[in-house]
Amino acid sequence: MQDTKERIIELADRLIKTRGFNAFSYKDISDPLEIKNAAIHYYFPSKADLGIAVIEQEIEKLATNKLKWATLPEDKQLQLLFDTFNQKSKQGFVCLMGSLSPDYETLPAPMQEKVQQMSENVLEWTTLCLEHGRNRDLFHFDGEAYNRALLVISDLLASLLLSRVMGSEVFDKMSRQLLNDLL
Amino acid sequence: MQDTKERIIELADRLIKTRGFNAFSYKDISDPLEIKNAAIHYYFPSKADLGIAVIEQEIEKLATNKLKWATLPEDKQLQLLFDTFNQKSKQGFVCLMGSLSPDYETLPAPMQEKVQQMSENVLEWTTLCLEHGRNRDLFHFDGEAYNRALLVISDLLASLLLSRVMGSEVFDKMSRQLLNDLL
DNA sequence: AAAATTACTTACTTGTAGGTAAGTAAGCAA
DNA sequence: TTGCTTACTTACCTACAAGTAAGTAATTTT
Repeated sequence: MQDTKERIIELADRLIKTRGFNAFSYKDISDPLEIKNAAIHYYFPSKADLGIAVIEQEIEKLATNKLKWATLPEDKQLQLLFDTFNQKSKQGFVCLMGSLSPDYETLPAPMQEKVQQMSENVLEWTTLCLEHGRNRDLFHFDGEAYNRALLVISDLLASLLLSRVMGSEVFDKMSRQLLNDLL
Repeated sequence: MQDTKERIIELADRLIKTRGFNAFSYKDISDPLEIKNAAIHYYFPSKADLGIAVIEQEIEKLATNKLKWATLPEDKQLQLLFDTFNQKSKQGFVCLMGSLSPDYETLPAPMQEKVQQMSENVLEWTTLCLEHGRNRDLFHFDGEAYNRALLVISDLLASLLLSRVMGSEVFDKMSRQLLNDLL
């Protein structure tokens, strides 16, 4: 029956990525799962606790992929990162950073820390991927790998935001151009 | 006394750019302006009406800049666009698109339309600027100007989001690298 | 068999959100 | 000077948000 807890996190994750942290309520979770709102408070005393659980899950997924992809050539690794964003795009989701960073000032401090941690992890991974890939001549770009990582992650994040507003073809155009630039 | 209306729009604009549309309330406006919440409803019957007024103001500012900058060389124009984002960065604001697009699904339909209109305007302007600038050999990039515009606007938008979370040096690093790539 | 723990529900509370109906003081218009 | 408009305020309402205290049925531990 630990199942309920995971379902709550999973739904909260979707709600954050579709509607935003401040725009969903416990009712949006308790109704579809056919539980009472107090059941959510049983597992997550405050909404911040639920938010933190969602971010931690994302950080874990990232760590898992990092390990799973570690032996692949860097261009393949980057392609797999793009694939995860493509999936989000098709589901109409934005990424967690894209959803939580605009609301950053309204988030409780412990959530802010987790968001920071998440952003550092993503940036670190992407920087190393680009740097090693360039060393092996798989990527071609000017400037420091960290700065390039900032731009790449920004483009991926914003492609999901713009796709929402301007249509899904935006994601395809952007990711194609981005890969063209790097390869 | 039409002053009050403009002050309401101005404050709403700030609140959207610092806390997000769903995270501010009429009290956040009525308290500092020392008016009652009903005074806001007098000018803007619903919160959506206020949101629309804010977006329309932004669209007008864009049109004004477009005219004001029309005679300058395209690299100067782009630099001025970057400057407006730099100002936002220093004030701790994100741009309107960066704030409203994550909440897009939760916005009332008339606001969604205005957000679309705004995004189209920005993209059109940036596309033409890049295209003409490349024709005059002021910019150097591969691919269609529209696709490049998507990437540039994405980077600017996301630079403000990431700066919030990771610190203001992120904006400088990104904008410097971005300009380096184009010039 | 008794005691404790788990996984919830029932039934609230408090706060605040957006929104409205009715009133009013000041200015302008006929 | 009477009436209309403007720019609000007063005083509400309803809905719903997050959160909590107390209870309970089922399982697990001792």
